[in-house]
Formats: sequence, C-alpha cells, structure tokens
Amino acid sequence: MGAVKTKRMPRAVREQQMLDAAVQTFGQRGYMAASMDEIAELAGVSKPLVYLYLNSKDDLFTACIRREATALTEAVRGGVDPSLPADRQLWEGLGAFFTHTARNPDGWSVLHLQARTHGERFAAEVAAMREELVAFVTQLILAGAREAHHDPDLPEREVAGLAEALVGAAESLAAWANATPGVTARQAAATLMNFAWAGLGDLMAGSPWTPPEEPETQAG
Amino acid sequence: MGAVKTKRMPRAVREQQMLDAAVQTFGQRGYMAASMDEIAELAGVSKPLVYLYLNSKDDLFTACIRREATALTEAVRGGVDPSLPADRQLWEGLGAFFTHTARNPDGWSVLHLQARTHGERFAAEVAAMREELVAFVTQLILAGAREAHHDPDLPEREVAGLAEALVGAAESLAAWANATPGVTARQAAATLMNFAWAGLGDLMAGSPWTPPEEPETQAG
Amino acid sequence: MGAVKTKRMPRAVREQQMLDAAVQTFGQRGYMAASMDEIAELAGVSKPLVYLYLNSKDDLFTACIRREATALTEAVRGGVDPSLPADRQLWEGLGAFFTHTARNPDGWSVLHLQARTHGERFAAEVAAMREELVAFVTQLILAGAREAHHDPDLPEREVAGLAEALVGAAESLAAWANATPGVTARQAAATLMNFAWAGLGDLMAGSPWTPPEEPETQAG
Amino acid sequence: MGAVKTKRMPRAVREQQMLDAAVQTFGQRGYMAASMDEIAELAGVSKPLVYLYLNSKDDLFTACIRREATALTEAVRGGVDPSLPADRQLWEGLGAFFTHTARNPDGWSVLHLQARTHGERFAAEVAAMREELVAFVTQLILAGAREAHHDPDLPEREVAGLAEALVGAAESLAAWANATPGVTARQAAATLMNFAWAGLGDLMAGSPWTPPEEPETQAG
DNA sequence: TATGAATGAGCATTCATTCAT
DNA sequence: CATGAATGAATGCTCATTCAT
Repeated sequence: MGAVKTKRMPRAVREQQMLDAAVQTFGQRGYMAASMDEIAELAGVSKPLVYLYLNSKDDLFTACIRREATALTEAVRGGVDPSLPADRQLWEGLGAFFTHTARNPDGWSVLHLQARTHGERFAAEVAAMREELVAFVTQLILAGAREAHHDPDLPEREVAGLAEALVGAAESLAAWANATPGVTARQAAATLMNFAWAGLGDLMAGSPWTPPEEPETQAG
Repeated sequence: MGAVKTKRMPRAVREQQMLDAAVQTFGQRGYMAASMDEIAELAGVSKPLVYLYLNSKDDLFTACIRREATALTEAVRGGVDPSLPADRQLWEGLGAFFTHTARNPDGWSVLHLQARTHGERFAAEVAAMREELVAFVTQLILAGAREAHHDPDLPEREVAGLAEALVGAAESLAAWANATPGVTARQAAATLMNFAWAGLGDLMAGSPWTPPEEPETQAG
Repeated sequence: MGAVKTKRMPRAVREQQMLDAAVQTFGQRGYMAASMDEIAELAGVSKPLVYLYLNSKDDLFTACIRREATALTEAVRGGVDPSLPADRQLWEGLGAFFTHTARNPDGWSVLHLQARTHGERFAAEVAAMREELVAFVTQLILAGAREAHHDPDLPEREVAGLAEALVGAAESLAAWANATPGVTARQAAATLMNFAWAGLGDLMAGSPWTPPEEPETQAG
Repeated sequence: MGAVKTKRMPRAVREQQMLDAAVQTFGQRGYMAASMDEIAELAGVSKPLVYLYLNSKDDLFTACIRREATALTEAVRGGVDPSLPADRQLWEGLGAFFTHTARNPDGWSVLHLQARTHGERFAAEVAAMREELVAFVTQLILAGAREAHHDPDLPEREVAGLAEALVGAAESLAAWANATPGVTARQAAATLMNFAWAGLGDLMAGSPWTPPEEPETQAG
C-alpha cells in the first residue's frame, strides 16, 4: 500500500507525494477523520517528515486546497477559447469543469465538501477560487449580453446572482454526474447548457439551446 | 450561554432542547469537531442525559438530520399552492425554500454540508429528502411542459438532470443569499426563477420571466 | 424477560427477586461487568428500589455471597448423616456438594470465582464459609483416624493442609463436572472419593475405595 | 512511584516493563478494576505508548496471560527429570509448581483468578495451559500404573478425573500456601503428595508416602 | 411502596505533535 | 535527509448513585 518506499528523494518530489496522499485521504475520509498517521503511511514516509515539510495538519490541508484549486481553475481556463462567442465559451468551460472533476474526485471532494465544512480559514481559501470562476462566468454573461447588442438592463447584483446560480448548478451536477452511471462529462455539460442558456420556459416550448457538433475534435 | 438551567422537565421537552443544541453545534462546528460535552452544556444538561435519551453521537446526528429534513420539506410543500400553474408553483416553492434556509442557517448547514461529508449513512439520510425535492421539481417541469401543450421531447434523464441542476442552483444560492448582506429570500427566488425559467439567452435578449406582483400580500 | 412486573409486593419477596436477579447477573457477567441497571431490569423493578432495599452494589453483592454461602453449607450439612463412619460421611458430603453446585451454577460462580476476585472484603466473606467446610472435613479426617484406632501421627497443620487439598480438589472437580457433558454429580463424587481415600498409590496397585451401593435410596 | 523514569529505551525492553506493570496491576486489582492509567504510570510511561505497543486493554491482558502461562509451564517441565519413577516426577513437578506460584503471586492471580472470570476468550487462553498440565499429570498416572505392573483397570475418563482433581488440589494449595505464613513450597508439595499418592485411607492407617531426602541437592 | 429525571466521576482510546538521534 | 520513541490533551461513552415526586 502507498507509494513504494524509495529513500532519499529531493524535497519537491517528496512534497508532491505527500500532497497526493493527503488529497486522497482528506477527500475520502474527511478532514477530521483523516489522521496524519494514515497520510504519512500512504505517502510512504515517516510522520516527522510530513511535519518537517508541511508543518501541521492545518497547513497540509491548506496546501491541498491550493493545489487542487489551482489545478481546477487552470483546467477550466485552459479549456476555453476566448475568441469564441459567449455561449460557446460557456459550453467549453463547463465541459472542462466536468471532465476535470470527474477525473479528480478526491480533489473535488476536498474543494467542494471538505474545505467548506471545517472552519472559515479553509472556506475562505476555496471561496477565492470560486470567486474567480464566478467572475469568469459573470464576464461571459456580460459579453453575451453585449453580443446580443440589446444592452439589456441587467443590474450588477442580478448578474452576480445569475453567475452564482450557474456555478452552483454546475457544482451540483458534477456530483450528480459522478454518482449517476452512464452520465458523461459531455452530457452533464449539455444538460446544464440547456438549462442555463435556453431556460425551462424555452425548453418546454421546444426551443432548446443547440450544442455545436463535436467542438473539441473539429477542424474549423 | 446555554439554556437556563431549568430542572426536571418531561423527556419530550428535554429531547427537543438537546436537538436544538445539537443542530446549532453540529451546524457551526461540524460533525466531528462538535463534542458531546459542548452539546450537553449548550442544552443545559449533563452528558449522561444526552446519552440516555439520544443514545450516541451518531444517533443524535441522525435525529438532527431527520428533524431538519422534515422541517425543510414541510416548509417547501406548505408554501406551494398546487392549483397554480407550474411557474407560479416553482416561484412559491423557491421562496419558501430560501425563507426557511435563511431562518435556519444551522439546520441548513447540517443538511447541506455536514450530513454529506461524514459517512454514507448520513449522506443517504439527506439524499432521501433531496430526492423528494428533486421529484417535486421534476413533476413541475413535466406539468409545465404539458401546460405549454407542446409535448416537448424531454427524455426521462434529461428532465432528471434539469431538476438536479435547479435544486443544486437553489442550494448554492441559499448559501450565497445568507452570506451576501442585503439579499432577501424573495430576491434570491426571483434571480433563480429568472435564470431557470427564462434562461440566460432570453435574459440577454431582454425577455425575463416576470414575477407576479406581490403574490402573497396582493389585494385582488 | 425478567420477572413479570407485579406491583406492590411485600419487601421480603421483592428482596428475594432482586437477589435472584443479582446472583444470576453477577454469576454470568462478573461483579464489575454486571450493571445495576441490568439487575434492576431483570428483577422487574426500578433502580432506586434496588438501592432502597439493598443499599449499594457492594452490599448487594455481599448479600448474594451470604445467601449462596448459607445455601451451600446447608446443602452439604443436610446431606450428611453424622452417625455413619467417616468415609461414608465424606462420600455423602461430596455428593451433596456436587449436586448443589451443579444445580446452582450462577451461585457457585459467585462464590468460587467472583467473590474471590474483587477485593478482600468479599474474599473474606467466602473464606468464612470455606473454613467451615474445611473444618468439617478436618473433623472427618480426625474421626477417621480415630476409627482406624491407629492414633496416627497427623500433626495439626498437616491435617489442615489435607482438608484444604480435598476441598480444593472438590471445587475444581465441580467446575470440571459442570463443563464435561455426561459427568454426573455422583460420578464426580466417586472419582474424588477414590482419589482422596485410596490415593493414587493404592489405585495403581488395584485397591480402590469402594463406594456403598446406592447409599441415598437404600433400604437398610 | 513505579519504575524510575528512564527515557528512550528500545521497544522490546519497554514492552517487558509494561507487561510487568500490567501483571502486577491485573493480579492485584483484577482485570476490570485495573485502569490503563495505573498500569502506564506503574510502567513509567505514558498511556499512548502502552496502546502503541500493546494495542488495547484486551490485548494487553492476553499478552500477560500468555507470558505467565508460558513461564509457569516451563517452570514445571524444567523442574522434572523424566528419567525418574512416576512418584518422584510428580513430587518434583509439584515442588516446581508451588515454588513458581509462590514467587509470582500476581502472575498466578492473573492465571488462576482473573483470566477465568472475564470472558471466554481469556478463559480459553488459560484452559490451554491447564490442559497441558493435566495431560502431563495424566501421563504420570498411567506411567505409574505401568510401573506398578498391575495393569490396573483405570478407564480413560477416570484417569482424566483423577488428574483434574490433582491439579485442582494443587491450585488450591498454592493459594493456601501463599496465604498461610510459614508454609513453604516444599511443605505444600509434601502434603499434596501424601494426599494424592498414599490417600487418606493409608495415611490414617499410618502408611504415608515418603519423600526422598533433599532431592534437589543430593548426590545419589 | 415505587419511580422518572438527572449527574459526578471515571475509563478506554485516539490524535496531532515533538524530541533525540 | 529521515525516523523510532514518546506524550499532553481530548473525546465518546458508561456507571453507581441520588433527588423530587
């Protein structure tokens, strides 16, 4: 179990092993139920070394949050082509989001569940990342409105609320997609895109939002 | 601190006091960080009495979840008039939801955060309640589609995903509304209703969903 | 479970019910593992009543020891006809002993195991009874020696040791007989009688002690 | 009080110190009344270290039983010269037994009293050792019978009962010898040897079994 | 006579954290 | 760079015992 016991490796490498073990353990057991003993064993090192490098359980958890938050935001930003129209950007961003969370369930659990349930300090850490995502979505909404050149009367707070709702729906669907067998990241993205862009009213009237054909692998 | 030390009360009353204290403590500290000592003190009783009545930390937490889940579902169902059209029912349900969660932040924390992060047993308990809400929303969506007499091509799973997204967005907005000063339950409901019913596309094109005028307190 | 809940009985009767429950519980669970709760429930009364009548766990246990010790000594004394020769008396006494202990395993457990393992106070209580039995056996040995009119050179302490060994062997065989299926009280008595009276040397040389034919039910 | 606080010792040494303290505490207080706190303090270490090495109160007790059982059987077997005649072997074995139990009263208490009164698990552990002793005695009885070349008609179960009685008598006498000032292991062995080998009948008739003179230190 | 309500005190166990090497 | 040895401080839980009625 755990990493193979290879001795004497450079600090940076060891640290990553520890963070890997920590994310896995925190994600599966929860912050409080995860013991430093278990993390150290899973990382294949002795407990004092974990303390030497990461300082304390608190700091270790914070490091996990930061690493996973960065990874997630980079995945989303990296998945989006800023030259496309707003709805296409949203569609791509959602796809990247669902793909990343599906591939890193422990990291997502750390961010979405653990970090928000164990003290303001950690919650603030994720909140920062979340605000980045919300801001990104907010920009998309405003850009979309501009593109519709309707200069729609969307007040500041209203847009903030919409972005918040969209991100919240995405987070919720991520868990649903992970838990429902047969639902892919792409399908989750499509469902949410429909919901968010077309709205229930249009959907019921038979006017869904139409996803582009095979956007990722397409030539043009 | 804690309830006034009133002695010798009937069991039923004491049990409610204990549940009150437990919901508050679990909601604020988290399941693991909450100590039975703290709960007992807050309830104004000795620890053995808590164990005598509620059996174990596990059982106490389960009792909290059940009480809060029941309270929430009843608040939502009770806030809806089933004779109204679908969008109105949704509007009222969301209003009741945001109102209840705003008034019971600790209970909402127990359901939304704590119960989902500490073992399958507890998660399953909330999942049952959540499914009830999702089913409720699913019925509304189907009813709305029927009302639009368009027999829209909404496959089973698609509807489930939509309902999931809507509930998720609501849950997320509840936290946002609680945390953002000046955002009322009514405003949160309006934002979400706009988002869900009209969709971003329509919103950007200047066609929002229009809430009824002062539905609860209206003259005519 | 437990006695049928009949209310308002005279104190003496209730006390016996409590002692019955206590002996059973102490005998099976052990002194420390037995809880006053369990005893009260088994006795079909509330805990305060147990305290009202028997005062404390300590006192309750002492009462159990006394009752069982008295019952055992009376059974042994009552089973012996003092007009018979020494070996016959020993034979009858052993039979009564094995019969009683087989019929009251919980009481025997209280005396033989529990009382000796939980503090001097209790041990002294059984020691008193045991000394009575040892004294009885000592008298039999001296009487037997006199009957053999050999005025054998048996010093005081030697006789005490012999009696001690005999009683110890009996106690040990009682447990063995209870645990070994198919070994009756009579057989246990015969085995011990052989061992004690004839001795291994004689047994090996083919000269066992001969038990009388059907002593208890005999005509003459 | 307790061991001098010597820091940083190898695990094996600390474990023995802990077992020493545990045997003493269990032997004197009893299994349930002994607290891990007391044992740790007596061992001169902190409680967590006891748990780190010995795992649980249960396991600690089991370890005590095993250590003491092994020590006792080895003492008895080591005290016997198998080339001697049966009665001499028995005499030596009894001597070793009484000597060992007199020197390790706490260990003997653990085996004889505590282990038998606190759950089947522990009882089974001692029962194994006891059966070894009973088997040893059974062999001696059969060997003795063969030496008397009388091919005495001793049925299987009869011999088992005899051995059981002898061991039981020995166990009982061990307690008696420890509690009676002035009774040495040698005297206890002589008393039991008389009782067991010659039998009360022969003793009364003036034909005791004769112990060899100074067996351990004599030349021939 | 009898009990529902209540508690002080203690116990086994675990965990984050630190020396000394 | 790395660890075996060690602990202070909690925490969940139980039990004998007592009021107030």
